[in-house]
Amino acid sequence: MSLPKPSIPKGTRDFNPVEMIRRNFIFETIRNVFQMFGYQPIETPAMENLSTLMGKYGEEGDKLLFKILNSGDFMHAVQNLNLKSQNSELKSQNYKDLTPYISEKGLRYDLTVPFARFVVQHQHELIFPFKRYQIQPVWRADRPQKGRYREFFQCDVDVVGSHSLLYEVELVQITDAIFSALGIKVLIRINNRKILAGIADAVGAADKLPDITIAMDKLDKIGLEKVNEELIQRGISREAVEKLQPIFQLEDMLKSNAGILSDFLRNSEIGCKGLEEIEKVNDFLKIIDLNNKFIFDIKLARGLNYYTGTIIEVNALDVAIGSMCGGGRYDDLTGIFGLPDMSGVGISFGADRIHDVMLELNLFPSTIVTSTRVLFINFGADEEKYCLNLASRVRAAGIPAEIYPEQVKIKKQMDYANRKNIPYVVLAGQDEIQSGYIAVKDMKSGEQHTMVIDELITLLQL
RNA sequence: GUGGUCGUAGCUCAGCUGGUUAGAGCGAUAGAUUGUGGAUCUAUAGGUCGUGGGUUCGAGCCCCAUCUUCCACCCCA
Repeated sequence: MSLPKPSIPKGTRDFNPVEMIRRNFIFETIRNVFQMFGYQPIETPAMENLSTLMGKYGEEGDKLLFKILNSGDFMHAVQNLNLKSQNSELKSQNYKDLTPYISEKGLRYDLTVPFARFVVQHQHELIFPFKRYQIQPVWRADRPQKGRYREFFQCDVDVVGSHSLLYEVELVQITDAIFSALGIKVLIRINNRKILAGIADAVGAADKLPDITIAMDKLDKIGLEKVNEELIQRGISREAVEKLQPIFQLEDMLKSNAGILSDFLRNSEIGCKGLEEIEKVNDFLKIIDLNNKFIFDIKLARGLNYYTGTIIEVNALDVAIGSMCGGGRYDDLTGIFGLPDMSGVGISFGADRIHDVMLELNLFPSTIVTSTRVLFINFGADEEKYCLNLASRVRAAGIPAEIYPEQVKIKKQMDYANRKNIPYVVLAGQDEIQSGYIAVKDMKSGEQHTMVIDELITLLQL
């Protein structure tokens, strides 16, 4: 009779101590930068009312939401529904129709929508422009792949209550600062939804904007010909596709052949507005020094449909993994919760992908793995008591220390110190208790010195 | 959600066209060394071969289902 092996749901992970130390290093780096720009932390619940989440991420997003089954007799509602619908033809067992009756809560899909809900709910307590950051897990019922998990951590910074393009620039600065601090080389891509709308406008396919952007986004991936095929398949006319060709050729829309774009958008009001915005952002960016490359990339689309202005995405230069970071401006996200005219802009860092990239490129500093600095060897009952006191004094000086819990062979205790990467071991037996000195062994060099406890503390405080 | 792929000891893997009691390296534990670690040597433990069915005299190997992994699509951090 063997129990089934314990396991965790698909796409989720346990984090062991080493991984946690690395992840915390990432979180702390990100948090420090956020705070440097004046953002303040908030948290929201893991679960939201399903009505808060549904319809915010497009049809695809609704499918990827984890829905929580109502507690108690959820079938009751279904039975009532069946009774009522017996005469009507709502006999369909369609799960989509059933969902609202059996599930009223869902796990959050991102941090932006719950934040919008938060802003509306707490609008009278907040100081605007409200700058907040939020580091929490999100859940998506996606099919897992490399760098794609069903539970993953996002680190969001957003500011709501201002249309200022200074914030767009601030987000680029934050992004640059974070990836510089972590040592990851990235390409920051910037575009503007209004320009994309203007392009669709200019080729007479304003209603096909989502189709055009989705296809354009794939230019780097599948190439020009396939994109053109897909456009036609998505119902864009041949003339329109023909007109789009010069746009597809643009490397950086604000460099060399920038005239192409402004000509193209001349008759589109929204397009001109977008170009104006992005030029202004560019003017700001010229003033500050960035470590990483950035490009005004017309091909950048981004799927979330609440973006209305600037959009940003960041990719690692040295690892093939999805984007590590993405965001943009949304003019009316709080509108759906009853607070109109509250423009926001924000960006989200994917902690798990950043972790995977850093691991692959060996970017974690070796210094972050140490925890305990001194191990007191256990020689027996009297010595234990003696060490208990010494260890307390070491800790009081801010140095992490531990005492081996059993009197076992020194070899075994030393081995424990080695495996936990503890740099110093203290040997205090009867002789040492008598003399008041302790033997301190440097586990790296193997050297051993006799000293008093205060000398050890001084040594470790260096 | 669609199509494909992987799964053998704690880890990395071997295992012939189905044929006795399924192997290696590393790791673990114990000892050589009862106050001195990393090396070496010796010994020991550890697997219902992801799970459940089926075919067969016989299945780690073949078939079906299911879970998991990774990949492509979709979409995205």
